[in-house]
Amino acid sequence: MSIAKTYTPADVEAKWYQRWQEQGFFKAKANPRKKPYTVVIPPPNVTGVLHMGHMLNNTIQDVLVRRARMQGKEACWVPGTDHASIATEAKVVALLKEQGIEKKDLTREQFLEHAFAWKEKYGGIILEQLKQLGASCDWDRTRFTMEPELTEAVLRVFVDLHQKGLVYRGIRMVNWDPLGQTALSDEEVIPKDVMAKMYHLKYEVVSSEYVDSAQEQGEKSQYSIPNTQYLTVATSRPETIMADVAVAVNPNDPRYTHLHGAKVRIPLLNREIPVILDEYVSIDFGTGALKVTPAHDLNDYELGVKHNLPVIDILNNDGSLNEKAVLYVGQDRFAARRNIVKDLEEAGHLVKVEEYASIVQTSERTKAVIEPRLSLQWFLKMEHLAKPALEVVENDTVKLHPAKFKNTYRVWMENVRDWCISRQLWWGQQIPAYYLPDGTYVVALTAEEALIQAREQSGNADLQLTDLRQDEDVLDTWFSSWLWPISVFDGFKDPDNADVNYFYPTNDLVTGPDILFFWVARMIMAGLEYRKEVPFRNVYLTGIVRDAQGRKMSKQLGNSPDPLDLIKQFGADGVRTGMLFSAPAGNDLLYDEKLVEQGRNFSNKLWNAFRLIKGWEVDAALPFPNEKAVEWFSAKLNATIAELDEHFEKFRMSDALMTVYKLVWDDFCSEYLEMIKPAYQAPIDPETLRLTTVFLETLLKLLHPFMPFITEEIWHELKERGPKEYVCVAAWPKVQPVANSAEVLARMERALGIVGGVRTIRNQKGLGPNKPLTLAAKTDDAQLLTDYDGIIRKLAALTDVSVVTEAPAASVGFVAGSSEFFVPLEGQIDLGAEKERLSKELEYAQGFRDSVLKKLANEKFVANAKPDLVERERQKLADAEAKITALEQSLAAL
RNA sequence: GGGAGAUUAGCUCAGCUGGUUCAGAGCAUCUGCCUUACAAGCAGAGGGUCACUGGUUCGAACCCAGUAUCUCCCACCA
Repeated sequence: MSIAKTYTPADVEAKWYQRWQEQGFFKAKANPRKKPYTVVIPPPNVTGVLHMGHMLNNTIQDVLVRRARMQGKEACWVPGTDHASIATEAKVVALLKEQGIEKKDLTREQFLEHAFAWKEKYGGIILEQLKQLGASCDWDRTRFTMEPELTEAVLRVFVDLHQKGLVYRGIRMVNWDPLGQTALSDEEVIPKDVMAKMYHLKYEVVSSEYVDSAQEQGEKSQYSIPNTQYLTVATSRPETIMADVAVAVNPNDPRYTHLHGAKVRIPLLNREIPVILDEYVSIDFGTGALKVTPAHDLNDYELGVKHNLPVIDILNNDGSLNEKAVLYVGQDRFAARRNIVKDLEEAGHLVKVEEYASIVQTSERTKAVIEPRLSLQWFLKMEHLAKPALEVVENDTVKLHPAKFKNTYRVWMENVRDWCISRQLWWGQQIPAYYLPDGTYVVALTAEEALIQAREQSGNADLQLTDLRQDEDVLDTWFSSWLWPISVFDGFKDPDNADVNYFYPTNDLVTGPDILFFWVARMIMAGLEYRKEVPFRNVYLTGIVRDAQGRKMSKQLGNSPDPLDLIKQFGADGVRTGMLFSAPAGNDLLYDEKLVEQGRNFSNKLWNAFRLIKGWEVDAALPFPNEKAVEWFSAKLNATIAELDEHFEKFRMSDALMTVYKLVWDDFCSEYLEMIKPAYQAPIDPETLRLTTVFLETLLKLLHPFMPFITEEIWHELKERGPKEYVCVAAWPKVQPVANSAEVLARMERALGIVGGVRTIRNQKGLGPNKPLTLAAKTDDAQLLTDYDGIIRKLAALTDVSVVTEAPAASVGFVAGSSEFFVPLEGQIDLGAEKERLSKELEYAQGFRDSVLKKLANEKFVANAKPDLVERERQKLADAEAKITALEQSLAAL
């Protein structure tokens, strides 16, 4: 038979994925005899494509799910997509524009038709891509946040929250995205550091009550005496002066006491506005005078309310100036700014321009600069929902991994503000509020129900459906995704159905910290509000995938590899393990192709271990010579399984992978297989083959969650399997205690230490790996040499191992444990070098002994330290002294 | 401006309640090897004042205080 020397993933991956699906391994059904294990996918944007972040995130989920499945749980991973209202609508608008169609020329229905067509065409590509990664989702459960059932869930919740008095409508200063032309929630706004310009503008003072009080106290003032004819204000937004309704100064500012009660004239416009006094104004920032523009700044709005000022809104939805501005009407805000600066300068109103570091708020989705804007929006009160949601994280009912995110979570929850849930878009769930002709409104699940309510509310029994007008706005996307863990099991339509009762609460959620508030926190709120139970127990927060230089991956930089290309090149298993090698929870992953290369190499290593075993011929007559090797590997394997389980419990995925990686590569391949490997083309005894096959099968099981494809391939190539016998559903190995495990491991470690010593000498002396050598040991543990004789001779390529009392002449030595070993080497001995080596060794041992002595001589140590610790120190001292004696003798013998 | 976390080998990170294994792992580097499972490999080696300064303790990478640097989160100074 011949097996390919290198593993070629492309040949087998699609095959196994299909088989698993045919077998229905990924399907989950409520099964009272099994424990449920549930994960809901963070639904990717329906029109999105797979990027590296998805790869990391979904690999982690798949590892968790596959392991749970093998542990005999009813593993249920629910896939699906998100309608992503702003992002998708923006994409559709852009696409239509390319076709020469403007959104404003379409009706809502026509637009939605286009949007759904787009969704049908491109939607769900990402889910197909996930299959190539090996994601073991229950595809029959695939959901979409805007499908009819989930939309109904959203509407039900809206109606319910409205009935509870938690949803309200109000005029508030909201974050307006002039590009998306919609309001955004506070969480969708990203502050960006910029260098901005501060314009100092002169406003002419026009007051009859002018009193020059500043002049009198001028000498005492730390501030320069202002121009009495003008008041200078500092602003970063000169184009909004047309919306000014006042100029505010601090009442305690001595520079401006003469202006108390005065009026000033807006430049260019010449409209008069009052000077108001408010301690909100900082004396030492800017000029100490603040222009008040209630329509376009939150603080100004609050000042306006406090001082009873009018509101002048000079902006259109798209960020251009409207006729209320009088000047620059129709120009975009930034164009208007450029123009007005020029005009102000010409008119002599521009005193100076300063550069200063500032922050602009931008839209997370469209990147547009946010315009604070007063508008009528729907809000959800958060206080009632946030309180219990904070509590369950504080008391670890929901555990965040890593736990440091608890702090972030707490701060946000304690300061949470009401959630603006309306969006001025079409792609999404239209708000089920219906306006009556009299301007009042009702909220109901359907138009028909709304009509009944409306008739009652208005006392007008003749109202018709056509008299009602439904709110134009849709709900924030997150208003559907916060219900996801419940809605995917139809928990709103049918709150007592078998699925939701069985699979909810889910177990683990894997997502990025960037949506901790958007999504995670709100799911916890919804879960507690609607099921009285948290939606999940553990939240694993991944990092961001960056490039090797730590930059975020982006299309512009071109530093983001195509995940599907990577899978083609390195295999899904290689990519999965590559991503996981260096991805502790919460840490950013610096992606480097070397990582997936390492993953690919690991696949190949495993493949070749299989090739070796598969290639052996059996001779039934041979005795079993590998008791020590088998005993040791059993112990090692079981110790490692325990370690692995612990890593999983703590969600240390990288550590878990590294643990199996080393078990396979170092312990199994480098040590165990080398110990039992028959000579070239020699047959193997049946018992060793049987046991080794079992070992390999166990390793395949441990590896399967990480590397599903290659493990399944080898599983089936290794021997004939029953029709349902897949590693995918094999039982996860349990720790089986091995007698004297610690001692077995320790003794083999010492034996391997001897092997290492001989190999080091081979390397140092340039002897090559196979030159026959002998070994002489000065040791008080001759039994070790007897027990491990075969292993030591084989791995170190020795023809003979003997016990001696004196160092043989002309030999090179090394120390392992407290014993000394010698390799006789005719004519290759450098006496000087040997002396130097021994002296160094001796010096180190003496230093070590002295430090232990010092410790033991310290009365306080002996008195305060734990007794067994002191005992150990005494043992260390004895060992060190024995070693020193041996070294001194050897040195004297030279 | 407020808060949280971090700083350990060239890189990415472990290091649990201070005390065997306390200075580790993987990758990278260097030196030998095409030794018939694997050169996508084998064998071996060299890398660190545990950010800095003090303190507590018999004993500190670990506890405390301060300093520096970095990251993240929150925040309305025009």
